[in-house]
Amino acid sequence: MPYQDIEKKWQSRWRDAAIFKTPDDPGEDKYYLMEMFAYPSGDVHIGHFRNYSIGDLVWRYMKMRGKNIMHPFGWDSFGLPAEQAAIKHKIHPGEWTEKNIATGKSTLQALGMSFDWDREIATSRPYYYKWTQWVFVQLYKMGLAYQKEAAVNWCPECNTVLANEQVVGGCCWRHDDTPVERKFLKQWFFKTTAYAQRLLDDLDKLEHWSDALKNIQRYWIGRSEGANIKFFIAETGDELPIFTTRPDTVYGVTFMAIAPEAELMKKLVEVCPNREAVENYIRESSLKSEIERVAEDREKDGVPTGLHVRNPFNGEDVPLFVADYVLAGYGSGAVMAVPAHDQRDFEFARKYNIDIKVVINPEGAILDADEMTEAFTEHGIMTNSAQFDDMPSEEAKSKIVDFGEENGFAERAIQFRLRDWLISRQRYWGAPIPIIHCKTCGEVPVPEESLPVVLPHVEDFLPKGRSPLADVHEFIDTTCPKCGEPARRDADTMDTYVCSSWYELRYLDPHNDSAPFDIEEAKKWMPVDFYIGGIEHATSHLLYFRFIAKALFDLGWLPVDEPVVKMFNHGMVCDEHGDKMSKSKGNVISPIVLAKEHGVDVSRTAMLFFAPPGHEISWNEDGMKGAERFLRKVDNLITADIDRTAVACSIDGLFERDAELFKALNRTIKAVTDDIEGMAYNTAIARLMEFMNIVTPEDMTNSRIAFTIADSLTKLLAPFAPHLAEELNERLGHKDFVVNREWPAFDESVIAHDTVEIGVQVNGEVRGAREISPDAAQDEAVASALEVSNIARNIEGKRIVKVIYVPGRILNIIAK
RNA sequence: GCCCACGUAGCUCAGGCGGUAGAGCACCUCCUUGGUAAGGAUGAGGUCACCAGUUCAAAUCUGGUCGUGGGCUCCA
Repeated sequence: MPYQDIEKKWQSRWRDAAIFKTPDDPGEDKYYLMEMFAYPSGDVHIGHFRNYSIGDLVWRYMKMRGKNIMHPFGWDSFGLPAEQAAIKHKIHPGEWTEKNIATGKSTLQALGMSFDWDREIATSRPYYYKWTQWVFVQLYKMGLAYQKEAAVNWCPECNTVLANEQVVGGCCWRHDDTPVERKFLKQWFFKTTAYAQRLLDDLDKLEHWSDALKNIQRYWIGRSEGANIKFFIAETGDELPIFTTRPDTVYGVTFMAIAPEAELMKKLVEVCPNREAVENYIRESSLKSEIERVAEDREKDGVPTGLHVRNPFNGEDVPLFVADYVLAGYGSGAVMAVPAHDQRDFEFARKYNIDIKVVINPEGAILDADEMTEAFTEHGIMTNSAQFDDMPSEEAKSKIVDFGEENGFAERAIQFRLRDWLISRQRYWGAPIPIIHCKTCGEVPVPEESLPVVLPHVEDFLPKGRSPLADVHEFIDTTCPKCGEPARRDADTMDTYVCSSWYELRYLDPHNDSAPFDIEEAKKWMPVDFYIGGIEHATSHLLYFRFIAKALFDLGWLPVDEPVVKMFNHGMVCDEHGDKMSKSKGNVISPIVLAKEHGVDVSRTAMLFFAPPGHEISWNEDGMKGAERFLRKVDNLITADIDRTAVACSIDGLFERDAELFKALNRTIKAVTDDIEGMAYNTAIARLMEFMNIVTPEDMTNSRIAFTIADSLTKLLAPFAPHLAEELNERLGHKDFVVNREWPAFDESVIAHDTVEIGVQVNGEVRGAREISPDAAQDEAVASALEVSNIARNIEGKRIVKVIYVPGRILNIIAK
């Protein structure tokens, strides 16, 4: 039967039998399997095909292992591309999105993917985003959603702000040649920093996440231990707190630096003697992009404010500079500068002829500030530091903080690199932020019973630098839920990462009208046992996902505080030259075309065979041939007339060829099972290919275990080529689906080989090999080895002084 | 620049707590065959990136060098 017909036949039978349906009561054997859902742009692409093929393989294997599985699917259907495409094609984003969802879904179904479509969700549908808004409101009530005016990332191309996680190398994640600008705006944030410590600590619980991924998150969260020290503006007495990880260098402070956008700067600019120069500097640096400011070759610059800062430790006054190498968003936005012991401060000091004061000497040496060519940043021995002199600097670090704490101007502190998550977007196609701004009551969350705040249908959603919703009066104008007076809705929509930060929970209970999900369902299914998706979301989605789960856990809505037990990151799919596939390069391969030309089973077997699932693959058409030949071989081997009584479940009574086949089969089952468990799908397929090189069509008519072989092989094939496996299973006379049958077992005791070929070395050089029993005695092994002429020749005329014999592995004869 | 992976046959990858270098694909040769861009059987192909060390024995362990990929990019 042509493969297209086989595919259609089984896909429709699977559908009729509802085999992908999630069981109601999964019990102990529950298995929540999830792949990252898709953004519906056009059709699913080859990367999706890889992602979902891995998931489908896992579903089929786990099903045969007796698991009760939930395997849902959905669409991350809010977001910018819908607007852009809509503008281009003159069609509403909603319409465009739904059309793509329909296309994508039909493709996934044609690919035979084992999704439970009854649980399908789309984040842009009101009954999904109603609950996204509900999540927002809960976070608001917990104090985890707040508004602040801050210097934020702005993409001039998208015409919207971006979260820190959406800035890649100083550019917009969507426009990698558009430097992000800085704007001062009042925006909504989620307080991810409140969970920084837990997000970090709990990484240790995630045994089944790769170290690579966890390291990326650790680095992104970026915990630093140090101290907050209260400096003072000498002229005004205002506090200037700073954070430092090097309190041991505090006696070496020779100037202070503050970021142009720092909160404190707003006030200081009013009082500083060099006001004009400072204002100019602030203006100039605000025009610079992040890229320009961070450029490696750029010299650090700044201007003196004319103000001075008093060091509480020694009472010294040092000049305060405004300098844009200082980050506004980290700590207080100001730093103490110790040129002798910090490279950045050193460069700045040299440029502006600021004093360099050594307070730590390397052990056994004395530094001379005038001679230094770079900062000394290691640990050493304290000097010029009052009562801390001569102490090892590591010790002084804590002593100095103690001293500061006793005197009330320092305290131990932890800082994180992680920033709060900026979630407002000045775009149309997203979930409206459920907040109403009232003149008298301030910001008021939309009452839960009034959700969803429905995104109005508008014709003009072109981005203009502020939310398109701001001009939609029917939407914006409302009344305050508290006082009933006229009020205005928040015009911004939420970052789409908010939508995807909790979707695993909506899958639990996607049709629930009165709650985001039933907590009982969460108890049954959470956490997700296996989550599969690309690593590119390491510091965005996967961090937000963990954050929201923790927040909902704290709120009592979730029984677990980590959403995912095992995370797997698959590799990219590139073209045959190793280039990333993209529409602009015209090198994309469509899975639906592959399915038409080669069949689903061949395409996915080939893809799984190309490389381990974690590696990048280079697509090559030639590789298809191998998979095609392999599947055809299996198809030809397993015929309907195999004797159904040719069965054996043990090696007893089997001889010669039958025994050989039985052993080979058991080895294959073990190898394929181990490989699937270890996610080495490529080698699992290679094992099956090897087995196909052993077994012959003659065996199928002659062997006393022909049926056992055919039956086991069919089952082993099921996760890789599900349609063909069903067909073969039926051919063998089974009524039930192959995926409903049990994964084959193997007999460990027959797997060992009777004799092994061991290498024979003379003086460490391999000179030959002997086939002997793995438990042969040493004398026996040596005698056998001497029968090999090449070995005998090498020993001739010499005396055997030593024999190293490891049974079953090696024989090494040392002769002199 | 810092951190993390990785470097094995033409290709994609196994192996690796030291003990004869493996698979599949591709390739060579032969056989079969009027549905053939098919089937079968054989075979060739590697100084395991490089250098040094430990050892009876190193692809495997240790140190260094080079190369590839990824993360971070002034986080004080």
